[in-house]
Amino acid sequence: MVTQKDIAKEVGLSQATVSLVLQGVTDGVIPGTTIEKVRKAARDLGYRPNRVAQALRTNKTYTLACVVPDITNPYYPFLVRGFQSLCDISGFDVIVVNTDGKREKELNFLNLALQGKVDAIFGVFFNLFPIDFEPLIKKGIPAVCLGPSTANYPDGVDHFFVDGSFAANDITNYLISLGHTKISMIAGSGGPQIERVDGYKTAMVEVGLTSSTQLSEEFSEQGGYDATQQLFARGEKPSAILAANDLMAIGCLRALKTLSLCVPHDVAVAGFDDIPASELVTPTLTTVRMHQQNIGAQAAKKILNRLSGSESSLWRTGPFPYEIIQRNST
Amino acid sequence: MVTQKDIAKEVGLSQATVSLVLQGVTDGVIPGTTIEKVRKAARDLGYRPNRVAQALRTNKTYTLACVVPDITNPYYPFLVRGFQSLCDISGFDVIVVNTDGKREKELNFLNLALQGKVDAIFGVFFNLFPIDFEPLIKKGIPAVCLGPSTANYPDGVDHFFVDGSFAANDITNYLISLGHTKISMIAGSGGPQIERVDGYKTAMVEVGLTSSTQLSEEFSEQGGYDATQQLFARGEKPSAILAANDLMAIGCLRALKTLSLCVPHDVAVAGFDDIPASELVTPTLTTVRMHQQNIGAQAAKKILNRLSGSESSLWRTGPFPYEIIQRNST
DNA sequence: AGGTGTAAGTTATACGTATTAGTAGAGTGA
DNA sequence: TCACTCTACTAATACGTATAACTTACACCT
Repeated sequence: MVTQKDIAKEVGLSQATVSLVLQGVTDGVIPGTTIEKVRKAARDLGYRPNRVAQALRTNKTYTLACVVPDITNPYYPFLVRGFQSLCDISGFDVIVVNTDGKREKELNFLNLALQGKVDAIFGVFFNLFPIDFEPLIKKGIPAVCLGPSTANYPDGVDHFFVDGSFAANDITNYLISLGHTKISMIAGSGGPQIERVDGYKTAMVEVGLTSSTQLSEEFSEQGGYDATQQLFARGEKPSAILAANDLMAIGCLRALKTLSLCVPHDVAVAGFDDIPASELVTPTLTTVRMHQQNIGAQAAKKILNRLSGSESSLWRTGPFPYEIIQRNST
Repeated sequence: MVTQKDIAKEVGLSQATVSLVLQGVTDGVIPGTTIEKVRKAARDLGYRPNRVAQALRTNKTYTLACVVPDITNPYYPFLVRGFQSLCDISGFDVIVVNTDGKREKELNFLNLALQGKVDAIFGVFFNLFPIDFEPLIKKGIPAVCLGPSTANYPDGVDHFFVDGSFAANDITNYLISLGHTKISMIAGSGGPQIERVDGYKTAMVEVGLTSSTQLSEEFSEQGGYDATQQLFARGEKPSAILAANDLMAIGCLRALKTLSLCVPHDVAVAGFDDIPASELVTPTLTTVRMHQQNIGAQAAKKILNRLSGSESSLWRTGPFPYEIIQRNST
């Protein structure tokens, strides 16, 4: 490994001088000839700065953590990519980790920051309590959490939110405006879905309709399939089904096919997130677009600003905009 | 920040002793009472080892890089997750980066290892030459590259491959066995697709059929749509279309719909990769399953073995198995 | 008494860099 | 000639940890 010391020996200067030159801290104090000499030697010897040593010295790793439940869930790659896009530009690398929604893992990955492995954290957490963030806050480590608007994060961590309740309210009203009166909702348990269920329920109540919800273990395609089957097995005959996310909605479509029900003629279906697959299924899926990539980018921006000290505003950011995307399933 | 020095002061021992205790290097030399005293102090003070300092000292970062073209391409999340699954268990974190297939970025990310930021690299590279890996090899940094079987990686870097040529050959023969004689292929330019095109061509030649290929800029859904449109605009009337990957196949389905052609009745369609969406589109897509998650896991295993020195075998690993998944598009 | 052995540590150093404080020598002005 | 400034550096230290080499005090044996 070639170090600054090697360069120093090569050109007959001290390591300190080499360091100054390579950082460009030359303040007009170091003559051009010396600068060139050092740069040339660095190039010739194939010098690469040791990032770990730099990190130890400066206490900046130029690495961020991005914590998601599961990168194979199609919602998250876009969130991650959006986050990375700005990080890339600023020279930050991103450690991506999967929690599977497990509290134990979520806690574990907060440690990445506490152990100085990353400078800040962006994540989607399902099972953390405000107190879990105290060590981070005490050390002044920026953290941006994307979660339901009702989540209760302490001051000192940024809380990003989309108002899932409003969104659910809106899309329920949209279904109602299409003439549906028997609307059921299917959802997984836990996660950000609670808020969506709430929005659905209040929308129904507001217009005097009765709500009906079917929960399933997972918020996956299979979960959507199961919940739909259970719904009909229970004797419900909805004319519209609202799924807590697109994966579940797609599972719902599959279940309806096995039940010989035609979408949207017999039953209308709508979801949340606007994952790419929602445009590819038949019929194409009506859904709520959340602009994940944009949210990821905003999170990166917030973190980078906090790191550079140029951010001092409030700790809640949002609600982020959403749009109802009308397609053929309704 | 609480350091070993703080603990040492607290319990009246030297930093060295604290270090020994916390690592468990007690060799029966350090009495149980001391061990407990140190551990207790560490807990009480909220000590967290500084990973950066450890990394500098031991020259091990416990971080790996995973380099993919684009995490939002549905092929890659599974590869990444498979890779991470084993890394997690061994306590390695994974930096995920996107190259967009650009040589410049691919080179850039090799630097992560040269700068000591990661211990090893796993990646899919489109535009690197053997010589680009020389610095890595010289430093003895493990690298696993997933690429076409024809790629030419130097000894010293692991070359993982699926035989895309065989796979393309097989699925072409499958289409032929269904009675198709006019089979066209659509593909993006660059990347691992060349091999698939080759396999298709040789399969056609072997049975005396003429091949016809339509290239497009991107290997995306839009690329598949465009290529299909161009194919028909050119006057070709294939009875089957083989797409270089599932995204393109799905774009192809969309294009055929606008051309009022029915799949599989008028035109059969097949793809590669078995991304989740291929089971969700209508008709469901016949494709070649590549077991990305398994490949990712194998890559992690190889890297971890190389890092622990328990791997000395050959540098080529594969071909990995694939399967033709018959669905409704053929 | 002298030597050996062992328990329980400590001292010192290194990893590669950034940064502060300092210094030798040349030049300038009065 | 002396004080002063400026140029072009260098010396020293710190970041937090790991680890090889050393030390001390005591017990035991012959």
